Amino acid sequence: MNKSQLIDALATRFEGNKKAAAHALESVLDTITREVAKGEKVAITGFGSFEKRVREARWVRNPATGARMKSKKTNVPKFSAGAELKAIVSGAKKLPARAAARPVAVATRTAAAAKKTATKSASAAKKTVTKAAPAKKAPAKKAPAKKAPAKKAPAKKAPAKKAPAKKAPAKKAPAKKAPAKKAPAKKAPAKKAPAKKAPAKKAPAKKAPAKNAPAKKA
Amino acid sequence: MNKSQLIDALATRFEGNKKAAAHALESVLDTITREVAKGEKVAITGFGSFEKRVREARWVRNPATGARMKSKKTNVPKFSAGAELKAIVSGAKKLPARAAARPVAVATRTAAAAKKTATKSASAAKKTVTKAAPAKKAPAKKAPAKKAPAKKAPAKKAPAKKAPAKKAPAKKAPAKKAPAKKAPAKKAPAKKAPAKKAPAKKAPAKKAPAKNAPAKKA
DNA sequence: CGTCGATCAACTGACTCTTGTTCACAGTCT
DNA sequence: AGACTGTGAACAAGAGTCAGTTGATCGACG
Repeated sequence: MNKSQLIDALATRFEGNKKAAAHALESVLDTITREVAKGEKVAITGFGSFEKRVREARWVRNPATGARMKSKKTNVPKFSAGAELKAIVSGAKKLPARAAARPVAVATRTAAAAKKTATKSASAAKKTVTKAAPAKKAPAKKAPAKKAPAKKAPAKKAPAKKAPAKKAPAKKAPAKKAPAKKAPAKKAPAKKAPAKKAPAKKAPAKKAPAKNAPAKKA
Repeated sequence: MNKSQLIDALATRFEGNKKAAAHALESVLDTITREVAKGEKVAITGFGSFEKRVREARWVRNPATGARMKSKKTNVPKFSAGAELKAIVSGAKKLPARAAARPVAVATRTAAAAKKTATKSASAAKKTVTKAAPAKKAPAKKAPAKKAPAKKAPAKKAPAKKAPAKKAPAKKAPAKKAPAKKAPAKKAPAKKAPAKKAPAKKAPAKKAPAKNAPAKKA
């Protein structure tokens, strides 16, 4: 399915208006693109999250000649699917027939439509979201939501639980989002922060040697 | 950025109508989700493509206990970023100031909403406008400067002819259902052969314990 | 119709994937 | 608008999977 077909499919949710569908699609994509480009992770519950990932410089190989060359650090977009999307794609969960087919007030340009979608009309279709029965998802062993708080009491995992004082990545001061009430430094969007917790058993500085001399390990 | 914030950002493209923004977002995501769930690849030029990938059964390890267990075949969603998105995220390319500020026309339904919209849009516009850049980003073609990590192998260039170019694509028969309406037969975007390539050079013994015949069940 | 984006090849290293636990966020109710 | 509750998400760790890269070509997109 290419972009045109996607817009065509979307149009059914915009009263068949392809312009509105195209606009919606591009708005969403463009917004996500901009946010990701800014380095902001875009997390969409139930779908997944887009984020910018920093790829360190590394040695790559020209598949044609086999020559090794160093590619410098770059940023790449990364998408990780959310739990619900995975469940749906894997077939464990099914989507409702039509989540909210009726646009609330997205009447393209017809004032009449807006009039039609009076305040009360929304109450009908709007509320029903994916509140379906307790889907038994879990393709196999994956227990859905069994809390079972009782059993967790005795002897938890010995290893030191994650200390609240996380690593302090010197990345960048995360500019406060819209809601500034958040705790600072919580984010730490960096990938594997260096130094971590310094496990005594092994200290594989995996990042360090990677960039240096993959050709000659010794 | 969470979903709410994304909707808020989107609202600026829908005249501040958050409902319309939410609807647009959910429509797009839901449509993509459904298409992917059906197994149809959703390719959006310039952004990326979503597709369902079949993951073969394999032996996995429980990180806590270390026990080996067999995970059965499953489908997972996969997203691959497009060229433009990569370029933007990497900083090689800049987005135009505002793609299309004016939506087709989303009918706001009440004056109250309009008033709110106005207020919000003012603040929003303030920050967005500041980003106004000359844009006009000349199509830097496909080589936006950064793509030159190495200067063409000073002396490495292989002899007369490089690799033996293309070989006959003697892959497997395209036993694919190809639900696409207009999917060209030639394409045959079938996945990698499950059995992988079994070149004689590789010792079969090495592969044996790998995944297909993982020794014995614990 | 013109231009550009996506695909494919082989090899390798970076990254994903598993279960279980905890936390904070998201969604919904009041 | 505020608060509660459900739950998505991150972490751990080892092993295996797969994505990345250059260049040419086909087909998509405008």
